[in-house]
Amino acid sequence: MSVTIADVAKLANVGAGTVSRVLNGSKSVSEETRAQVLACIQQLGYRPNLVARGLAAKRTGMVAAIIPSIGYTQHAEAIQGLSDFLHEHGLRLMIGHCGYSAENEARIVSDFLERRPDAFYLTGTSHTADTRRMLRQSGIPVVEAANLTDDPIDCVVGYDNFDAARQVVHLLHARGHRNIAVATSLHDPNDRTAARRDGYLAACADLGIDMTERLIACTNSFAGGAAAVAQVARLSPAIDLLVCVTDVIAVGAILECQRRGIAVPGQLGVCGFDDLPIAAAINPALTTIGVDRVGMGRTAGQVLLQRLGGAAAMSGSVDVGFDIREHASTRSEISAPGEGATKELRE
Amino acid sequence: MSVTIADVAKLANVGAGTVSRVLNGSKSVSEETRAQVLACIQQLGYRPNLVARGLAAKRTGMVAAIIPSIGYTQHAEAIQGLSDFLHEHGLRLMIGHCGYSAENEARIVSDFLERRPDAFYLTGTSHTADTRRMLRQSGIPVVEAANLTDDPIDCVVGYDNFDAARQVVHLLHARGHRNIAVATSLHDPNDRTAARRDGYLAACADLGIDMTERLIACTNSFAGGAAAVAQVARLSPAIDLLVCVTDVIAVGAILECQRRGIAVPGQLGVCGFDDLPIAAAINPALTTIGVDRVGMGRTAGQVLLQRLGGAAAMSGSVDVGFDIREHASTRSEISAPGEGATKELRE
DNA sequence: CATCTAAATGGAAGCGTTTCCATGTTGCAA
DNA sequence: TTGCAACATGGAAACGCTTCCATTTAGATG
Repeated sequence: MSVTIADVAKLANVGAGTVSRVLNGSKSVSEETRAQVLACIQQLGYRPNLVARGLAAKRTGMVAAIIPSIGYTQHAEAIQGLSDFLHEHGLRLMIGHCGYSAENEARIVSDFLERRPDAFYLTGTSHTADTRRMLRQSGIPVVEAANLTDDPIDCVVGYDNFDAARQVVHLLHARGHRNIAVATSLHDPNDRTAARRDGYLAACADLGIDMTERLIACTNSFAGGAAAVAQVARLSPAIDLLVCVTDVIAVGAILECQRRGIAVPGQLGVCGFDDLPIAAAINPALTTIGVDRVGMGRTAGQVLLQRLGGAAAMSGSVDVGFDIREHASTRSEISAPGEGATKELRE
Repeated sequence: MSVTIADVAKLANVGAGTVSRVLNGSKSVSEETRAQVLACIQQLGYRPNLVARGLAAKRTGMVAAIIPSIGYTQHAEAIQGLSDFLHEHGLRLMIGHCGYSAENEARIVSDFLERRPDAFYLTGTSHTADTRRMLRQSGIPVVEAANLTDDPIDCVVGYDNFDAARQVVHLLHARGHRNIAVATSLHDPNDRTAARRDGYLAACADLGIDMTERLIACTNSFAGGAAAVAQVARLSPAIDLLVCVTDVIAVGAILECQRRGIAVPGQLGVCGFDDLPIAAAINPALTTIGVDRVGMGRTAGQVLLQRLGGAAAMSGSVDVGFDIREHASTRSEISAPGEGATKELRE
């Protein structure tokens, strides 16, 4: 059917092994032979069959990745970084999405392992015991991303969701916000949003703020943010800061405030988490916590590549950090002007 | 190393072929033997090696997909639908992103073909000659999605961007909008946005509207939409409708109108394309054109599966249609209330 | 000049499946 | 009872590559 190594070998009058050596850049091939073989490859239009190579070499050059949802910007961006990096190093990506279910994740892991990937990328740090067992047993490098943990399956590349959330509440408290409510994701909860929620609550506890009735559960959607505002509006004494576990919720909240005529941040400050593009575009610009997600994906790729190179001893944990970005949606003593997209547009 | 078919065969006292037959659900295996083999598989924890199967069977069970950008909701949603459907049928996805470059796409196609996927998913209908040649030559099913064409590589599943754009302008003209400007994507142009732009312009030509100076190029971003409004504001006579090739541009435009105190739709109507989640959440809700992207992805999967099943004669073109969704961001005689996310939130 | 070493290469043995072919077996009709 | 399907099964030959081992050759060394 298609052209094989044997065809090339025959045409070039060399052994199949030699062609393989040329293909893989082995050192012990004479310059003359190499040129000859390369010419024949060109002439026949030979393309290696990576499936066969995978069988023979026990390396497929594939990395398996599982994210909660392909459509959600956040994880997709990390995958974009990961994919870019891997491509540059001749590795390809096999992607699955588990819809925020650890059981689905376990199923996909099991599936993917049958395809013998060289490495694995997982989102978050909470997985079923089965998942952990299968991956550990497979012996391939694994990186968990977007959070941190003391007990990774293998490596972890992420940032401290809990700490970021805690810090931002302390900061906004210093800015004068006193009556705080927390909007947390009801639907599709996960270790990241849970850590954020806990961080918010921990800070409030630090500050001696009573959070009774102030932990508001909503779906992770614009509508969820709007619903959270509806609940907040009923509380007394009046809430002056709504901290949200995601930007999506926060943006939904701001838009609802526009509809209800609630001044932001005058009456209610709003703050999010993720720094999605919309955060900088909305009025007022949203105070949020940003992470270089694309960079995180690349770093995850780097970690895997090092592990594949035999660096078993490398540090299994990389903290990529986060960045609190204060904008007009919360009070500020030093009156920070809008930045990014909104900057030049203001008059 | 790991458990192979031979191990199972030995334990079960059968031939390797028989184990394979059990694995693949072949008819000619006695119930007794099947149970026996299954028990041994269980006992040994045997997991098939799909790489070896791929070599032997000349079917890898992988589908290759290329999208412009993984992070962009639109394409990611189609991939989600495709991925779901394929998973249900035992197929897995291999994803690459080409950054809106046909040359990159060609490179990725070439790469991916070495991995012998069973089928290919491409975004859009404009590709390099090389891409077309390689795919045709490979002989595997190919589906192009998100647009339509008379000359597909193999199959196409999409909707008529041109026609949708044309229709919406006619509709909004009927609603009373007369001075129309078009905001089109400057950065990352592609066959879909180009078709939309051409559809808008065609409708304007139909209606005898002079578009001189009214075709505004901007980046496909919120900031781009804002910049478009800045340009529109300078035009005279005053523009009363800005039609945008994407929702992202349209939302950026609406937010800029908020900042400038331009009433939407009173002074300027805005309409988008894609029906992203933010379209229903923003104030006023955005008139836009929606497509069931997840469904489109699923349909693409279905088409590929049929082709794999040998249905070479099936219709190579599926139009999944589109849906003009009128909301408050454009004038309406019949005063349509906001729908979707904003509905219950209004007071 | 004889020996040794390193580089270059051909060839064969896998890698773990599927699939084809040949060889039993069994049951049933004649 | 005989013969013949139809079914069940074992075994071997691919699938296209990598890699190891043995061999050859040439250059270097004593």
